[in-house]
Amino acid sequence: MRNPIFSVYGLRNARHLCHWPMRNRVFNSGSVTSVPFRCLRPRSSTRDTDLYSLNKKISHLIRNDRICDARALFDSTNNRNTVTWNSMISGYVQRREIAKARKLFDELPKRDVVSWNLMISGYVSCGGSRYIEEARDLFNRMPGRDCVSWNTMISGYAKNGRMDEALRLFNCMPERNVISWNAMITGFLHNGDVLRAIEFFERMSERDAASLSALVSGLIQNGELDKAARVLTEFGNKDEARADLVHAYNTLIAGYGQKGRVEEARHFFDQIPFYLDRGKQGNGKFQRNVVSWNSMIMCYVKEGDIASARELFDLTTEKDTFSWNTMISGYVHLSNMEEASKLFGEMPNPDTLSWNTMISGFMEIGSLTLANDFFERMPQKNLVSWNSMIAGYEKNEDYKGAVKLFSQMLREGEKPDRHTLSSVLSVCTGLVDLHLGMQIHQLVAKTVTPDVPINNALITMYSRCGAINHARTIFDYFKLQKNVISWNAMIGGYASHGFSEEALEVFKLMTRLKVQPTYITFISVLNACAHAGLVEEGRKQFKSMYSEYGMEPQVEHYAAFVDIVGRHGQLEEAMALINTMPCKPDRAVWGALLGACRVHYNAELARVAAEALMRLEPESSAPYVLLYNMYADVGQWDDAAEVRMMMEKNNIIKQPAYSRLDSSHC
DNA sequence: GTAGGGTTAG
Repeated sequence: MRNPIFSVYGLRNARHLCHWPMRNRVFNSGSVTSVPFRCLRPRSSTRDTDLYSLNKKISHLIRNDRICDARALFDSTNNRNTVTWNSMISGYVQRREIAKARKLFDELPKRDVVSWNLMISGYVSCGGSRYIEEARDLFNRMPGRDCVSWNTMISGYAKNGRMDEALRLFNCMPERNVISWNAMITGFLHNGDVLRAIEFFERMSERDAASLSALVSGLIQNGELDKAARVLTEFGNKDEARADLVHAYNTLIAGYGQKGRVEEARHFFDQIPFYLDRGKQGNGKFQRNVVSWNSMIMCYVKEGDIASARELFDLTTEKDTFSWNTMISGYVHLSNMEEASKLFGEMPNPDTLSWNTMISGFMEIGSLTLANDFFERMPQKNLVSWNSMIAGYEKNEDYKGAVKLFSQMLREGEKPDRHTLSSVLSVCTGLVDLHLGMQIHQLVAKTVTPDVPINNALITMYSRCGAINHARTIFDYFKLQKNVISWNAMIGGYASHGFSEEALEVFKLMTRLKVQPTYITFISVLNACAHAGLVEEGRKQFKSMYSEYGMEPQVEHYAAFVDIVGRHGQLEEAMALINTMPCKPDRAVWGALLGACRVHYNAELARVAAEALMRLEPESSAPYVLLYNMYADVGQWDDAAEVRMMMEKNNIIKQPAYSRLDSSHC
């Protein structure tokens, strides 16, 4: 079994086979009037042959995402049967165009059980309680229910967290099959009821590979890795679930991988027999497949253990596109673009994902040119390709390039999604372009339902562009869709625009609502205190960082605190703080002291601060200029002249527009 | 043409 596709098809075929006896049963009971099998095989009459090929064409078009063409074909003829209608309904259901599906269903002259089931599954897959009621309504009204109808309803209730209703249906359905049981197990696990899932699994008289797979993966989703491992070890050895057991193993390997428990993943990987005699009954499919290898390689890649990943990759003959992509992304995450490029070059058929991975890797190391080159050479771009490019330009601060790409994207008819839009909002923030930002906001409102990251990008954009009231409107509007970043953005926005009172007011609200602040919150809070000259408030907040939240103040907080006490004229205290702080003072710290010295005419400490700055940034003219002006202000012309001479001696050229040295970056 | 379970990027 070299190709994983085969195993998938094998499974699908097996499923279809399961339907035959079931369908026959329903059919024989006379509850269904149409003839569901009529078009499965061409008959002698041309009319039937035409119908058969029409239905085949329609489902082919739907499979290839060409629903409009399918509909045109559907509309072009009157020679349709129920299968034709059902295929069309199924196409709409798959694309979640439930209204269109329903319209066809209502117009359908002769509905069979599949038509009803399709509509029910359509409503179920839309999710939400409104749709589940609609599904239930159809279920109640339909003339003859089969096992599929019951199972669809059960899984619908399970997905919506209504296990009570699912259980009621399960208990009163006339005939249950293995899928009914599996749906219940999945449902319990989906709703965190591990015990009942296991109980149902144990009560089943007949289990298949999916039963065990569902239990194992559900347990893993509930964080019960070890229980999953035990279940697999215990039931995996029973014959009934022997075939395709490898799926459950693969799930477990991936589960351990996600938790960083690579050793255990490897343990189970090693337990899957490498090779088994295919002639032996029952064991034929129980061996590692390409997914097993890929899952294990993935574990190593996630851990950053690229050597072990590579070892397996080189060892296995079962490689597919997935394996190559996983290896490449491993190198990309370690910024080893040389090795990534080498593998990419050796890869037989790179797909869009491979190209995208390479692009994001080049972006990560700042190679805009190479990223661009790959982007232009790739045969098939998708939304992720565009998003990676735009996000890359934004992260590398080439905002103009990002905007150019974005408009090119729109011109080529690609529809932006939340990823695109939040990148572009960051671009607007970078450009401080309120006009563009508002246009993107319009687009956001039209195309996506707002979520936390999008709202945060909007708040940041508006506040950075000076429209702080817009930012506040959004902040207030989305009461529940907020996280600590939203709070930080709002507080920081106020603080950086000098609205200290508002910044502190929002901070107080935040603490009242028990939102845990981060160290970024305190940078803004302390800066707000500095701007407003609130010495005691600043002192209190600085102290509370450690005493109330257990946070060790970092260099940025010291800088802000030096600013606070320094502005107030307590220069000695500021100096003492610098001398005792646990981290190395940076330019912001010394800059705050120097600024304070200038305001309060303390030439002595100003010199200390300026010299420290000169050591930190030998090319910068700012400390020289500040010191010079300071000496000039107090009339120490000799010292001023000395500074000027030092500047000339050290080849310092005065740069214009270098006004601020404090730490108010938020 | 309909119901349940497995590994990848922005």
